[in-house]
Amino acid sequence: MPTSDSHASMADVARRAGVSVATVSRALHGSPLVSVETAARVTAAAEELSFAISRVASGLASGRLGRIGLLLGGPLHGWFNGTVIDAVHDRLTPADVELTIFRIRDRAERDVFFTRLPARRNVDALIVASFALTGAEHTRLQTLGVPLVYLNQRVRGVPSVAIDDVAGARDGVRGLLGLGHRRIAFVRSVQRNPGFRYSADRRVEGFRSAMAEAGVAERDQLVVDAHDLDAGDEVLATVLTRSEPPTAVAADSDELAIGILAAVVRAGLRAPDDLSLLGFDDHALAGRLGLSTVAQPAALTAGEAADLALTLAAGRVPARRTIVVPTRLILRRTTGPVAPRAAA
Amino acid sequence: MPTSDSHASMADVARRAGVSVATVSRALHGSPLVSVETAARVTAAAEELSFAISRVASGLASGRLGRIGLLLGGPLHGWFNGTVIDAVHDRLTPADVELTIFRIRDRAERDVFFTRLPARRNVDALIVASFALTGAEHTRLQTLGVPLVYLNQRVRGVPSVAIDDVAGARDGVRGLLGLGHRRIAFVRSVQRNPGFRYSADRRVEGFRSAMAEAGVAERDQLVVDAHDLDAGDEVLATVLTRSEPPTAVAADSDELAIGILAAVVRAGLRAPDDLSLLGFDDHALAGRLGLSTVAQPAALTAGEAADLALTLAAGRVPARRTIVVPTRLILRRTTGPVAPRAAA
DNA sequence: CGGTACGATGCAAGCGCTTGCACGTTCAGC
DNA sequence: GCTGAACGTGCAAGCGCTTGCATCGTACCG
Repeated sequence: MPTSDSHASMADVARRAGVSVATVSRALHGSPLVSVETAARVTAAAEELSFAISRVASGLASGRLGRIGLLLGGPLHGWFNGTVIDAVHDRLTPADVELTIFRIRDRAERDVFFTRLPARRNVDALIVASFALTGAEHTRLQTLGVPLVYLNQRVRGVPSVAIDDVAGARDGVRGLLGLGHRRIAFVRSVQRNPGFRYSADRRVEGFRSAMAEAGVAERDQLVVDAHDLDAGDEVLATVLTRSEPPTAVAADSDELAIGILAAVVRAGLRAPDDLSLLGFDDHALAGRLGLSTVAQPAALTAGEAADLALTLAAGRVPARRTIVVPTRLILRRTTGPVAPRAAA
Repeated sequence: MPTSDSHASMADVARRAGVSVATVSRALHGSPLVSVETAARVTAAAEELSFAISRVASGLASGRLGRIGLLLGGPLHGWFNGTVIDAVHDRLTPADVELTIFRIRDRAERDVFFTRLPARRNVDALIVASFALTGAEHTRLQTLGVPLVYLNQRVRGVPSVAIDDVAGARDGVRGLLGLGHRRIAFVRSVQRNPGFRYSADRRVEGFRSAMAEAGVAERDQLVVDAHDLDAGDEVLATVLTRSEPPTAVAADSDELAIGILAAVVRAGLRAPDDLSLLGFDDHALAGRLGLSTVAQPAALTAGEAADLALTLAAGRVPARRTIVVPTRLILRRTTGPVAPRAAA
């Protein structure tokens, strides 16, 4: 009988099964040292008492916490972060490892995080999702004393899983070039809190590279900054009021592209007839809206990162410490050949 | 000096500050029993060693884990769940409480969760976010032995924070009625995994109530099921091929409404000229797309739930155990008066 | 100037597990 | 039948904190 009010402890299970606490522990962990019959008896007793191992006690005794941390910047309700949490959680669950979220909202929280290191002694591994760490921060993280896995950020010597932002953007822009577009604008989202978006600049780089490849002079490579995901109208105006307006716009994220798409519709224009539009990510809504995009398999990337973290947390050596996940250009209904600028 | 390889422990800090471990503990927790000078010395020593209290040891000794669980159904990358995670995390951080995510994907995971109770002895409180629990599941959760807070689900006797789905939908439909619409269709999303969406049926109820109020017979209250968030085209076809097609469509979520909006545009129609469209939620993209909607302040709701959980976890008695958060009808550009069915 | 009270600190007993080691049993091999 | 594996189980020492209680000064009171 468990002590009336509180939870059943391992001692309660042991008593009920008529064995020692040590045996209960071993049985519940599936140790081969325990005979099948005993194990069965223990399992039954545990079930009857609704016993669940206390992770806290287990962690203290074993040194393994059974918990992996996920460090994220920016809002968690965006498509990318949400997908990452989802995918990481899914990989962790079968391994019976829990997921603790660490989120940094702004400069201040960021400083606090790296000073106080709340994850210290508290997770078996930490996944750091796409934000641009400074060298000092990176160094500081090392003192955590747990394995680190970087997600969509590559740092020499640190295990990481990432897409190739440069190549992805390059492929996307090449796609537009292949449709005959030459005047292409690239819209980059500039965050209020710098350093939280690692990918933007690299995507610009891909754009430039594709454009240069096609012989477009650097001064004709139009890059527009969007200071807000809602800046669709603004961006559209900036772009269309040029003397020679672009025939295609590529945005560094779908969320941004969707805003621009809405602005296009609102302006009484049509994509792709009046303007081709390309996003980046393959946001859940992109397909629904027919938005062409450079798809990044975020769930896959995050899943790989989780696997890597699990491997490292267990003290095993991963097969590969650096994984690059491919992107894929998906042309839907917002992109088309440049020519037929007749419709209205 | 901390033991070379491993982390500094409280003993290391104690040694460095020239006090006992007990004093370090008290000092670091801001106990008034410690003199200011000693406290300062301890804090300094801790800082020099980058010491962080081991939650695991602290939890075992004190019985307070410093961790709150969040149980979610369905995909985490959707707007609602993302917003909830965000908001809960933000309330927990100042209280120095961590957030652990429990997510249930399908029937199987659901059964495992309620059988094995992984949250047992592992969190100080559990927030259960909008999914329809069966009575048995609810009962089972009680055996967790920790305070429960329900988010967007109301169960007698359990602390909860929720919007009034019925009233929200009713207000929304009233808005459409006020614009002159009489033939209104309500689109309900039916999940593949039943029981994960608590709100859908109650929103239908609100729709019926408003329609009845306006004198529309029950058989003329058109409710359409969408089996997928991508079912926009399908839904639109179903609706428009009726002998007397509705002039307005209300969906039980913005994500669904956005899909329908896309289908409308794709069909060469226009909202609101050809069809008024109303969503529910006020998804981040709704504003960007000009979608009219019944806004639910999910961040606020989740924040309140987190506060409630913190209060209960600390053993304090909350001022209110049941909180209802108001919704608000926001009419943007996809809704309009019924009359001018002339445009093309 | 002794007694008392109080503020500051240390002692030590856990919290509920894990795990190295010791201790039977049982059984095969010789 | 005796020895030694091999197997299954229990003992007990922690893991690194928290916290009730004892202790020690010091200040204050009469």
